[in-house]
Amino acid sequence: MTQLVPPAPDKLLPCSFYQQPVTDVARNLLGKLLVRSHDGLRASGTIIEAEAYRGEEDLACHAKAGYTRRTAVMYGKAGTSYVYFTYGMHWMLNIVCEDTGFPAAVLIRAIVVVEGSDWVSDNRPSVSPKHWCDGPAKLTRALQIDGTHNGLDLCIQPDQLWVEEGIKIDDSQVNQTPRIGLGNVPEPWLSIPWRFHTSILNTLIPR
DNA sequence: GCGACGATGGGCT
DNA sequence: GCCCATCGTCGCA
Repeated sequence: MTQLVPPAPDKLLPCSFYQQPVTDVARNLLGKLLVRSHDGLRASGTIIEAEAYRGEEDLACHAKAGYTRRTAVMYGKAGTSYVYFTYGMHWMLNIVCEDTGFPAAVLIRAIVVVEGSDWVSDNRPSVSPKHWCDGPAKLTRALQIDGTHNGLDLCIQPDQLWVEEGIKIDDSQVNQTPRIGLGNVPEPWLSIPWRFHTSILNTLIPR
C-alpha cells in the first residue's frame, strides 16, 4: 500500500507567500523546497533559479495575449500552478502570483535534487546528476510534471505538488540577470533583470 | 567545455 | 503560417 506523504503543515508555503510582487516571490523562492509526491513517496529539490513574468504589458509574458484559454490560470489565485507546453515537447512549471485578476507567474528554471534521487534517476536515463534539473523542461521531466498538473492549488491541501520552507539564501548569494530565451521581445522587457539564481548549492551536486 | 542546429506541436494572428 | 519562457546531439577543442 502507498504511504501518504502530505506536506508538513508548518513547512508548507501559504498562499500569502505568492500574493506578493512577482519579482519578490521569484527572489524568495530561491532556497525553497519544491516537492513532488508520487505513489506516496517524496521527490524534492531546492530551487536555485526562477524568473518573474508580470502583466499584459510584459511582452515576454504569455499574458501579453490577454485572457485566453491558455493564460486563464495566470489570472487566477496566487499559489496556483501554471504548467504549459512549448517547443513541441517540453513542459514548464510556473506558480501564479499577485492578486487574482492580475496575470503574473514565476517560472521555476532549476532545482538541486534533495529527496527521491532514485526516482529522478529513472526519469532522466543516461543523464548525469549535474544535468538532471538544470533547466525548466529538465526539472519537469525529472519530477514527471506535465499538463495534468496545470491549475493545481499548491497551498490548500496540495496533493501532488507543493513548496516547503527550505534554506536561507543571503542577498550576497543571489545573482540577478535578464530572463533567458526571450528572442524576439522588445526592450525594456528583453533586458529587465527578472531572473534570479544562486550558485551556492553547486558544490553539492554530484557529478 | 562550447556553439550550431534539428525536433516537434499547441497557441495565436 | 509563424512563433516560441528548450533540449539533446553532434562536431570540435
